[in-house]
Amino acid sequence: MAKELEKTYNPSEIEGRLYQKWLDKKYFHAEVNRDKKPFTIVMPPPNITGQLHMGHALDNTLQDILIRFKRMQGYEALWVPGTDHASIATEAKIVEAMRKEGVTKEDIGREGFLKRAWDWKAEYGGRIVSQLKKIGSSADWDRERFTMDDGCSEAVKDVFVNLYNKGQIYKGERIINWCPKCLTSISDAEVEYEDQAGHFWHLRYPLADGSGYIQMATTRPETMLGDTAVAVNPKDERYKDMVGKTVILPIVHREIPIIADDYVEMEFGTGVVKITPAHDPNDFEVGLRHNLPVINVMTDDAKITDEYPKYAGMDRYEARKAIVADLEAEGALVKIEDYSHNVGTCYRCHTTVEPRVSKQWFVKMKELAQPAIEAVKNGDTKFVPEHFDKTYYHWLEGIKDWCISRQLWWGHRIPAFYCDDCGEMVVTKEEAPVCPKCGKPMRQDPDTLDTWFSSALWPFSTLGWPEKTEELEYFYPTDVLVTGYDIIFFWVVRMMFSGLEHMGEIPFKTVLIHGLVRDSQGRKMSKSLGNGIDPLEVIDKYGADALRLTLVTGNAPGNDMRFYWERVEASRNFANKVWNASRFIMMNLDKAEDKAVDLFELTPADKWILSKLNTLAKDVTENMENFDLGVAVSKIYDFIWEEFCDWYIEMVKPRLYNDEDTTKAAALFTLKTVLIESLKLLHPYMPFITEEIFCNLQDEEESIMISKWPEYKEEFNFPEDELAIETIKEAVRGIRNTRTSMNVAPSRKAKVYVVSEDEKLKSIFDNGKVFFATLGYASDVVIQSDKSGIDTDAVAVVIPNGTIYMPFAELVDISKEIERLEKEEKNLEGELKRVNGMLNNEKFVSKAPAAKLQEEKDKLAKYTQMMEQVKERLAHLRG
RNA sequence: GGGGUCUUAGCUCAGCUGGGAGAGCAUCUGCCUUACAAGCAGAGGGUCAUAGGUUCGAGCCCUAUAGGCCCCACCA
Repeated sequence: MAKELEKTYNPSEIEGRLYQKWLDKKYFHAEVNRDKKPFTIVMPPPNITGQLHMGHALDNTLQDILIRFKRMQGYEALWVPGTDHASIATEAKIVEAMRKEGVTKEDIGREGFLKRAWDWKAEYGGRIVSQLKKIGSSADWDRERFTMDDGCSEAVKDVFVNLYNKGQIYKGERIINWCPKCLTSISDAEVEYEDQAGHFWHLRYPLADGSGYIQMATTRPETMLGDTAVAVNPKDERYKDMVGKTVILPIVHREIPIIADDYVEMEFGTGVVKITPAHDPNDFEVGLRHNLPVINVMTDDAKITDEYPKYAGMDRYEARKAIVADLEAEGALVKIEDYSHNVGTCYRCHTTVEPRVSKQWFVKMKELAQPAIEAVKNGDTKFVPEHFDKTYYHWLEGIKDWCISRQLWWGHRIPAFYCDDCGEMVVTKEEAPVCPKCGKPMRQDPDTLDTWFSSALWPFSTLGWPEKTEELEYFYPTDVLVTGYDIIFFWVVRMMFSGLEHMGEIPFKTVLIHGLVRDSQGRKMSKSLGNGIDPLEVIDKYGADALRLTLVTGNAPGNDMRFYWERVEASRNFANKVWNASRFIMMNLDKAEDKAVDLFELTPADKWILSKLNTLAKDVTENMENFDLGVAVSKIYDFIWEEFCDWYIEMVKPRLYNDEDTTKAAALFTLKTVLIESLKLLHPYMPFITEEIFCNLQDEEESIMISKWPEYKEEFNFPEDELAIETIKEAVRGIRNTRTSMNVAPSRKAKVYVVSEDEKLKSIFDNGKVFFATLGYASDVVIQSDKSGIDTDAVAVVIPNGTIYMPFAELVDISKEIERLEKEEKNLEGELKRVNGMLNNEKFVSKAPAAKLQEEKDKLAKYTQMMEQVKERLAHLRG
């Protein structure tokens, strides 16, 4: 028996209790179960430094919707959660906290630092997890993982050693992106380019033989300290004679050659480039081709080295000023121009990246990329929306080797060991190997790996790899990966090639891409702008269900969305609507005796709503399977609010209030059935409110989240009753509309005459008489075949195959009535013109599908008939 | 420079394989009708960016143009 609900829906009181119940009952937990098909999602692991933001809320809501949906459909649905150690971000935070205490990394050493880091993880790592729970995430927390836990660390070592042994990982001296603030190398993907206003300094270097000068421009004059050549294009006639000569580098007074290289564009500037191999990736390449010395002029933190005492200790920008001044003093500065150019910055701290030559570890990408491209091309993995595959290909096709070593302490330490004695290096999973050549203990590489190196393994490392676990065998490959388009490069591509390389299989079948949640003005939410909206605040004020609904409605995959409080309010209002409809139904169930109901006792209205629900279940399932989650939920929303609440519940009230009514039990059955089934459809989107109502509504099942997903059933398909009720709705709408336009107060009831010669229509209306009374303000309903006995001045509503008359006597304003009918006439004219246009078009008649043709013919008949009635009525009023 | 994407009602956005333009919010008019005023009933409001093309038929497919956004790229 149903219980009574509180008068208003109060999410905060309910959510915590239900979530705890779900946890206690282990509903989120999945196990290998050969009787069921698996459905797997691995959660993009949030950083342990993280605080829940709208991006997480959206990402996790989408995943939770999918996982709840599939769980109800009977899949063994596993959602693997976890967190990421986030090497740079976390290390930076800890260093910053230490700085406030006046402690440096060096002060406490590696061991001490790692201890602090683990403490930090213990303290804050759980914060984001508890926040994810607040939005209702039904992840299998028993399987929660961390990118640096034992299993994941084992996987990382395994992969590193494997790739190294295959020759896919190598160590080499290359020019890499260096962040002078984070004091580490970063990969190409971690560099963000931004347009910055700068200058073009035009310089001239004197030829060593005194025969003149060669002029060029640079955006970074301070790097001239490290110039080791000046380059021109070999085809450039202007400088043909100079190639092979030397120039004297100003300030430093070093003699450097003029070389010829295709890299130089003749058309750009003066067609001359100064070459600084140590501080520019292109120059580095040029330097390799011409065997130029590499002179590093900067320290780790981008200050000038002691090699140049005058500038030593100055940072890049101070040095720039000083050097420009000195160049000017030497007459080497020709002019300064304003210039805007693209500058690489660190994606974590946005410090301008300093290209730097150093020894680093790299993954060779060419061979690994190929299968990853293939897997998407042949459809094994699909992007939703599809067009993101182009972004994916583009990135992979132009991919360069991946710099994976980081000069950080927090992370997976590179499993390479060196012998200080003989210089031998081994790469091994062993903890403390001895030198194979001289037997001495070895020193481990001090560097750690890029964070993304471990997250690349996430879809299989979390399932137990490199162990051959049952889980791995059963749940891999995963089904869907849900993530934002902003991390396709960082993460999706790396999981793809890693999965293919180490598992021999794609990591996921579908990549569901979502966009960014922006503020109401369309700006990115950011700390610096202070325009971020805290999802927890939204949950506090409106409930998790309202937040979730807001995040998925009216939004298509891959598109950004704007966050408005008004939209959350609308979602909250819907929750309240569901709540109150349920409250109403429960009140009535309470008062009634429980009676078994046979299908044949159902009225047309009951069959109509059941039939609608049936179609809804089919459509929603289909949409959800295609990842059109927003489309699906708006259908549920419309069904519940409009069809069920505004029409069906209103239609059914007289039956509920009349204990003598023999169809009352059927009405209650229908109300309960439709409510339960639509709650189920809604559950993935709004888990809390649906669970609360479900549990109060019935005693048979203990939770909606493990109940069976509604399916389309042929025996609940009642096309004739659907048609009948739609016809009545149409008539009621006509009546209401007319009454409003006539300014008839709702309290003023009127007799309603339905005139039609159509027997079927008459019988429909005869059965639906009561609806005219409850929904159409009728005092009495008379159905007849002609107009006899009807006041000739009655207001007329033309419907297909009939006319409805309402005698309002003195209230009728003839001119207004004519106006209204003329509008109707104009409408019908338009429709007829369109239909006739199509049907008179021979090509349409011969080429259009038969069903479409028939549809239009039916419309023609309907509108023609209605038009006649309108014209007749107008003639009468005008006459 | 290359690629992607968007342009639909006052605002924010949906619109599935081409077949009579939708929602939420806002606006206007009535209603405290015993589930809900966080509500009910009704209304107004759109040459679907522009120009061509394909088609019996285009918001949807193709081409070009304009404007916005995003990503990638070594022009110093």
